[in-house]
Amino acid sequence: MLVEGAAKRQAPKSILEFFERRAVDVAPDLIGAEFCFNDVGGMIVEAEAYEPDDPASHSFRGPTARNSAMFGPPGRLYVYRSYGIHWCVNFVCLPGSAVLLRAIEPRHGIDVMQKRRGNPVFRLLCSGPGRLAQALGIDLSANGLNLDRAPFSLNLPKTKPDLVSGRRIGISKAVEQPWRFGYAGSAHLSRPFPHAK
DNA sequence: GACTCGATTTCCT
DNA sequence: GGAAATCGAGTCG
Repeated sequence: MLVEGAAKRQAPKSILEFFERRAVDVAPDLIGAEFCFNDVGGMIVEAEAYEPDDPASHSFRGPTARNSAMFGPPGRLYVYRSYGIHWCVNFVCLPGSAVLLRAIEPRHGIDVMQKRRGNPVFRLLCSGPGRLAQALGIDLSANGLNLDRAPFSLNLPKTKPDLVSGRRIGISKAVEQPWRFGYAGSAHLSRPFPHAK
């Protein structure tokens, strides 16, 4: 499904203000943003929203040791291990809601990413939540950190790009929610958006 | 493209 | 105790 781009938006005064909203509102606004961790990163091209009343969300059953960052202040990182192997990176929004970063177009520190990934294929460096976390060097030690300061940098796009949206990936509940957002036409999406033109 | 396997934590029963 | 998990790489075709 094609989503209208270039929506007018008040520029947020701060990172905190930007994230003090529902994840479904934050996620599309993150597409096209530049995100770096220790000067390694690029442009966010794919993200998914998870809400407190969302059966697919880790926060659905309330706070636990793992998901406590999701219930902390907005504008922080929520990192968890996926399938026992990968790390996944989320931005915390309103309590119990977060945006999962799924893909980035690499722009900074590409050599570092390639070294970390051990896979030189440029298109696959950050295409997928596990790959992205590995390329940027983010693991559980970054859980709960404030996105508003080093080693992070986050620059929102000046003009909003054309977006596509669709069903989220890898979930078994609330699959009908079109809460996956992507940069239309990007070569770095983790998977295509069905029906997107 | 379909399939399979890895490897760990969480939370449910 | 055990299924399920916001996945990725490799194999076989």
